[in-house]
Order: sequence, then structure tokens, then C-alpha cells
Amino acid sequence: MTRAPKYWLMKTEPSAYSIQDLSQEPDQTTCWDGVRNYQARNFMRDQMQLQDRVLLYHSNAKPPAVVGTAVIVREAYPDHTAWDPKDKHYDPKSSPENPRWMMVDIQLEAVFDRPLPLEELRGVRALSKMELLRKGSRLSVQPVRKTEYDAIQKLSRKK
DNA sequence: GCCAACGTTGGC
DNA sequence: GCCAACGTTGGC
Repeated sequence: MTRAPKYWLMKTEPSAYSIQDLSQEPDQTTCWDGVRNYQARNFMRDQMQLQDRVLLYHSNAKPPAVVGTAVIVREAYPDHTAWDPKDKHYDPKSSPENPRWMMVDIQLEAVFDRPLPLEELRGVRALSKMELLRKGSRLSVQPVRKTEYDAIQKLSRKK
């Protein structure tokens, strides 16, 4: 049994890993490692399912923008980078016996013809309640309403 | 580079 | 369980 797909937004700093990097992976697929926030982890672990859709967002970019879409191709499993002392996101409290952090695999679906800058999105009525646009919003994995997802897709095809 | 907003940690 | 101190995120 599968439910209707849900919609998400995931942030990445393009200086660390960009949508262009994703486009060059084998099968244009990667594991979304390095998430170290419980709320974000819980969304991945408890709610993300195969075929769910993801908006990819470039944070700390000039300008910050939604840059494309991806699909969940593997559901949550332990993030092994948390066990590697040399990894930037190493967490000594996580272990193979008792993994604390999870990740999913995503496959690139589309790189938008034009990035949609945060500033532009702030002016869109259909997005007025979007988590990304909330003041102080920092969540790196966040749910998106279907109406919001559709509005952003539509915007990406304009101009 | 600044700093507001937020999350986590740890003493008590 | 409170909350001050600290670390991080991320727009600007």
C-alpha cells in the first residue's frame, strides 16, 4: 500500500554540495548525509516514503534560492558518517549498534531553468504560510504543502 | 562579517 | 525541570 506522495524541502549549502554536484552523480542519486537535527531526522525517519518529492534549496548562496526537485529513492537508514571521527558531522554518541542519525537517498528530478530566489518567493501569495519563509526558520528538512510545491513548479517555468 | 533566532548542553 | 551559556544556522 502506498499513500499519496508527500512533499518536502531540503537545504544544502552549494559550497558544500550543490544541485550541480547531484546532477553529476551516477544515476544522479546521492545519500543525504549529515543531518544532525532531531526534527529534521524525524521527518526523514518517520514520514518520508519512496516517491515523495523534494524541493532542493541552496542556503548561504547568492542569492539563496530553490533550485530544483528530487525524488526519494531509498527510505531512511543509518547515517554512517556519524561514526567516522574524521567526518565533519561525526557524533560520538552514534554507533552502528545504536545509530542516532538517519539519511535517505534522493535522485535528481529537475534542475529549474532559473533558480527561484528567496526574495521572489516572499512575494508569492500561495507561499505565505511556507515554513521556509517563516522568520527564524532554520529547519534543514521540512514539509511542504502540495499547493506550495505546485506553485513553485509553476513559477520555475515562468519567464 | 554581523547578529537574530534557534537548538543543545549541563550545572544546579 | 529550569535556564544560562554556548554553538549553529543562514539571511543580510
